[in-house]
Amino acid sequence: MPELPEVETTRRGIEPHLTDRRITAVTVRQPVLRYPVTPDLADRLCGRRITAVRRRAKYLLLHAGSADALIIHLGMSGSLRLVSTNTPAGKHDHFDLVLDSGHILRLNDPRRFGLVLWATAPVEAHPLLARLGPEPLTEGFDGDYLYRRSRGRRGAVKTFVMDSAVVVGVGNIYASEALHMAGIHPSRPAGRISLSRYRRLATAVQEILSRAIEQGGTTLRNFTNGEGKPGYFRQHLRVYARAGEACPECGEPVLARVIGQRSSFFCGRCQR
DNA sequence: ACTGGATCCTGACTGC
DNA sequence: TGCAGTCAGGATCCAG
Repeated sequence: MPELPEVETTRRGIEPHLTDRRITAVTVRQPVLRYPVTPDLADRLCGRRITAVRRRAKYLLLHAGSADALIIHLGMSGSLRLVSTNTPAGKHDHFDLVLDSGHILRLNDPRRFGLVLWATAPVEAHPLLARLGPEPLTEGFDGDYLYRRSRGRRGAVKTFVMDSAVVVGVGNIYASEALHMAGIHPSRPAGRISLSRYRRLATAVQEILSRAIEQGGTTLRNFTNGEGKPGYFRQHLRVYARAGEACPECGEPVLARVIGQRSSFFCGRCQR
């Protein structure tokens, strides 16, 4: 479900409801997620106030008065919602953070590819975070960087930009969209693309992600922003999930093809 | 160091 | 209606 815009949308949605609130209880209904939920979370969190809600890549980081953090990842199907304390838990509601405001931060994740883990400071050194590439919307990410990192790589450029060791947050939807905007064929070997084209790609990635965040993310099935509202970027998708429809640039039918085990959408005429 | 493939899990949808 | 098969917004691990 969530790529960077959806996770950032979630972060923005929940942050004002969490900051300065005291945690009164922690409920784990299903400890078997991608990794086992850290035991004893209640001991670490109860009675403490939430001081920051950060994001790194697609990971949400909740701080409660220290540099240690609770890491939450939504996987493919996860979502976080704020509900009132008396809301009964439904199917796949695996984790609750009960607040003194009368609200609960509730994690729902049907496929259970998400995770809830405690990370001691420095959080950046946690194994899940240590090897991540730069954030696409901050300094350190540009076409020169992509060009440098791509030399010698023979795999498809789409797989390359989705590699979180290269740049974080670019998932299957926005990879297709950014490559279309940049006019680059998704199957082209990453190491055989010029610097000027990587500059276009870097700009495209940033534009697509920024616009998607402005629209509250993309809702394909059931993504919501923490207050139960969907994202509105779906209508702006130009090629993703539009196989057979006319390319908005040239009118040729959009093609679908599996690249790196992921479905990919592109225009065979605009993208070379 | 890079690459392709298998893998975790449930639900929605398609075609018979 | 039922059932089997396919696919899904992620990311790690493994063998080669």
